Amino acid sequence: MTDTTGPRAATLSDVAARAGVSISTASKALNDRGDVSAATRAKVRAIAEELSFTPNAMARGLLAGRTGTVGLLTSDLEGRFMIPILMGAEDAFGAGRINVFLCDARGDAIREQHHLKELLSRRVDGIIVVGRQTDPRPSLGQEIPVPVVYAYAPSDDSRDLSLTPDNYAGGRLAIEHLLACGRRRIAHISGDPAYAAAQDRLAGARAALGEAGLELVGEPMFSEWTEHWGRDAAAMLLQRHPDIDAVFCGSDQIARGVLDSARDLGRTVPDDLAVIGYDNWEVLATNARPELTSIDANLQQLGRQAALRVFDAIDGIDIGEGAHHLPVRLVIRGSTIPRR
Amino acid sequence: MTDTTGPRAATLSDVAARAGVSISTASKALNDRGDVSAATRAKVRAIAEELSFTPNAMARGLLAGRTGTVGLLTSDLEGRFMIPILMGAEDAFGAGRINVFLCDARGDAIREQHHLKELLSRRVDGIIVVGRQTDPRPSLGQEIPVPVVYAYAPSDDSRDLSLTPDNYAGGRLAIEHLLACGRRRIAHISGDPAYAAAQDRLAGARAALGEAGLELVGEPMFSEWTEHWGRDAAAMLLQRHPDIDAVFCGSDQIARGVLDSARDLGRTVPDDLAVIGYDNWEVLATNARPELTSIDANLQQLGRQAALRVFDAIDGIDIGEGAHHLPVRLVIRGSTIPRR
DNA sequence: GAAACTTACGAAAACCCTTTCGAAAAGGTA
DNA sequence: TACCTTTTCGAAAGGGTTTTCGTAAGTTTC
Repeated sequence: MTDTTGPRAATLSDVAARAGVSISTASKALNDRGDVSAATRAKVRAIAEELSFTPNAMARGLLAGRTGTVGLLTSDLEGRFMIPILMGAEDAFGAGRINVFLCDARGDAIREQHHLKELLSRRVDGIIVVGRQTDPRPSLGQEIPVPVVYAYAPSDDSRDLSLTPDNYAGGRLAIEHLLACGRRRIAHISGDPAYAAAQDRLAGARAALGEAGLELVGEPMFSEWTEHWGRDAAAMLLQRHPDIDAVFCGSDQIARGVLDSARDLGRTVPDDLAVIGYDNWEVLATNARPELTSIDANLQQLGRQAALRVFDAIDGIDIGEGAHHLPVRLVIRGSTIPRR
Repeated sequence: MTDTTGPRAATLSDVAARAGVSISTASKALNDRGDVSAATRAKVRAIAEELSFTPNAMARGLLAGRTGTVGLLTSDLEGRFMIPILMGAEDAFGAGRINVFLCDARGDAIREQHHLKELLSRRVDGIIVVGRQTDPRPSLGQEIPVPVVYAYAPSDDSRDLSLTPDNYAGGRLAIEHLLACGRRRIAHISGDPAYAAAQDRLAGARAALGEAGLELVGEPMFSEWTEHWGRDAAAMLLQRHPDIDAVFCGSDQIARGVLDSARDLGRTVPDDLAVIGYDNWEVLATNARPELTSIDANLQQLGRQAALRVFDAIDGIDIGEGAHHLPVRLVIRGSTIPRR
């Protein structure tokens, strides 16, 4: 590792002294500001380079009143949905020379409060709160002196701005695709019914079926978001309703289980039975046999959007309020349409 | 969202003025320092609370010479291995009131350099560099004015301190477990042979076999780290060497594919054929049929360790140098040992 | 040769907090 | 009353940068 006792980073006065000019002249030379002769400018630049001078962002921020930092307050890094959102946000910020403070509250309200306080003490210019489910979460309150945007999990206070994927539209989209594939006897296997995501997707699905004058075959089956449950549920379902021609699954994991059971029971996918998943978890979807059609929530895009809203808010632009449902996307693979 | 035009965060002078004392007295009252009467202290405290005053960490850092921040420079957030490391580090730092700057270089050297510069300009007290493979990566150099620790991907400069999982030991561990299970005819299916991880695991496996006077059955099979390849490779392998009694797989994805093919070809796992994976990717391992025995690299622990080293270095403790190989762990599930 | 500009640079304030040191006030003792 | 000690508080410096404004020198115009 690097020498800890090494010389501390060069400061502007170091550069100025070395160049034989005043601090203010050095500052102006480096920032293309004010009246500085070309010769002086070049000299200061050269010396700054030589000392590998980097302006102290803290000192700068102290003056400017903004720090060029944003807090990313996640409730749980483990979650699969965090990462794309985080990537999208980091990406959008990175382009604008803003740095991100990452805080993981681990689903604990106390820790969240503590992290919030730290972020405020660091004078972040804005905060993105990322939740792990699409169920509403407690608002951080209206008393926060910087703009806040909620991503994935919306705030329970309608005065906050929240961006969340449109699960209802996702449910519709899945069913409309199955209908377009000529399927009519469609069942639904999903995860934990306590999740808003499960209910919203189901509602969207029912709406689309209703418009076609159809209904789900059997009652929707709820339990866990796991492959195991997908297998068990599919086995039951295919025994109880052997005549179904499609299954809309609440997650890709469940869909993988369904594919497995279908195979075991001698059903051919997609000819005999179409299967559609949800989340478009690439590693699961593309490695399935056949590859899995799925609904993609565009999470990276969601992260980007959240970052852009914070940007705007920092610039004083009004970014509105309420929960915004962002569009989702159908990704078609072999589990609903036979390969040519 | 919150009112952007809202009052800016309260400053210490606001508190002092409101309490009718000088700035210095207010500071001392809030920090339990110097001589301040109990009454004054209480009053200042109350007003600070009322204005929800939070000291400006920048101003404080400017003075103290350290910022209480650490940079986490990842090469690729997408990677599955990043997240646990990141969690471990974030966790260790969070406990010590240090905040983390997250930077994703997206595998691009230019962007990495740019982020590095930003981190230095923010005067981070230390940096953790997280790579996406266990292959050595270019050092950031010795000229950096703060301590640097490399996690997962070691630096190619032995003067740097690197923490990386011990893939060699992992390979040994896997084989020793299979041998302990009474297996003797063991084959190996792995991913991209250009990865150091693939080679190290193989070397460890061969060493363990050699000590038992055995050899791998057939040549090790290399291609991709995917389920598809696992399926294809297993099909070939079982045709060519029907007498094998165990497969050591280079990843859990490959192992899932192997399980799939074994099932298709009528082999019973684990009685007829034992399968062991690598990475202990929970969602894959616990949803397999049967559940998958695997090697866990303790990545979260690795992240913690990296953070602790940076801590020590900040405190001026010498943290050494060179690449340290951290122990891995065997997680036994149903794919190598029949359920009771 | 003086007045009116232009150009190039430096001094100093401002940002917010912590810390040191000195001063004032209060209380006690001879 | 004079002197000393203890307690409580405030003034000021320092940290690194940007920005405003003033000043000195150099250049042009009548």
